[in-house]
Amino acid sequence: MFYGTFNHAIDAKGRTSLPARFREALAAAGEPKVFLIQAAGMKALRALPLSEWKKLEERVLKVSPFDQRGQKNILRYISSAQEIDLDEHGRVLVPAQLRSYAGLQKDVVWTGMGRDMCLWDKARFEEQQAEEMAPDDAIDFFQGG
Amino acid sequence: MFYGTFNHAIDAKGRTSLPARFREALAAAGEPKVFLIQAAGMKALRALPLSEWKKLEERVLKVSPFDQRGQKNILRYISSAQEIDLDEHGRVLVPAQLRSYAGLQKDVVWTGMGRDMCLWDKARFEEQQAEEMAPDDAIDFFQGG
DNA sequence: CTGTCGGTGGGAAAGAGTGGCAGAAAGCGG
DNA sequence: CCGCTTTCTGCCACTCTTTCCCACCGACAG
Repeated sequence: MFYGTFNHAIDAKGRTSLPARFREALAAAGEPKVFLIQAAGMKALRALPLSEWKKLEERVLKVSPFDQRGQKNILRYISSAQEIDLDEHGRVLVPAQLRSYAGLQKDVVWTGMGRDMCLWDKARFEEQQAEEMAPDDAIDFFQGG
Repeated sequence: MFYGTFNHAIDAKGRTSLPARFREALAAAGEPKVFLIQAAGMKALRALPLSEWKKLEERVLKVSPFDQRGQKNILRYISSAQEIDLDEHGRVLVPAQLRSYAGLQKDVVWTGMGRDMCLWDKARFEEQQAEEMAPDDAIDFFQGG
């Protein structure tokens, strides 16, 4: 599972190191690559390991060409997707389009999200962190299910 | 599967490069050609690989000549269709009619849509992207069966 | 203090994208 | 019926981006 938060930099070419912890987790699963997509509902990116991407693929291939809502989702999330191989130092190259979507400047933040990871611009991440959470939501999270 | 977004240009003759990634995907399936049709519900073009075109063909051949709605659909989507061979650099020649339908000027955008691809005028694509999505729609997409 | 590991940066080579040119085919006029 | 003009298609060459490779820096541990 992916967890933890890591501050990294992103260079002029759009490269940023995947945290070593995450790399280990990927390597353990024998999947030295990630799939970057726009994150739903927040201006950030999600990095999916191969296994999670496959699940998404299956779902996509079932969507009818005449399903308007499905097509809209595909347009947003699949059209933005990119398969990224890690370079020899474990860096991911974030394509320009995704960089601008997430507003990635120089300082970025990686967060482990359980089955996958998120990549934020540092400023945006801090805004997100500053937001208060309703206590009840947390109760549901920890006791529920 | 086709995914990702690519910014390209279209020249005065209506030629535009099919993104290399898409070409690979086509070549892998042994289908070095695409079928261009008008996209349903959006001012853009869809580029179908042979296998998807075949499915559409089957559906078309089943439509009764007396099925008004079916005939209308055929008129719109089938009569606008064109089979396009790629040139040696992997470019498609977009016929003038389809170019004007999708309003293709100079800058165009290719998007992978899972089983097929879309070709947009850049300005139109950006309008589309700017639209907010209802969070619920995305939930269905990611969790839905 | 030294060695190793994780993160960062820049430079060079390969490949993709674009525009232009030239040859072929088709259409028009003489 | 022949020749000229015009359009279209295939080919070539240039440029810019992307990708790969190598070197440095800093931190933590031994």
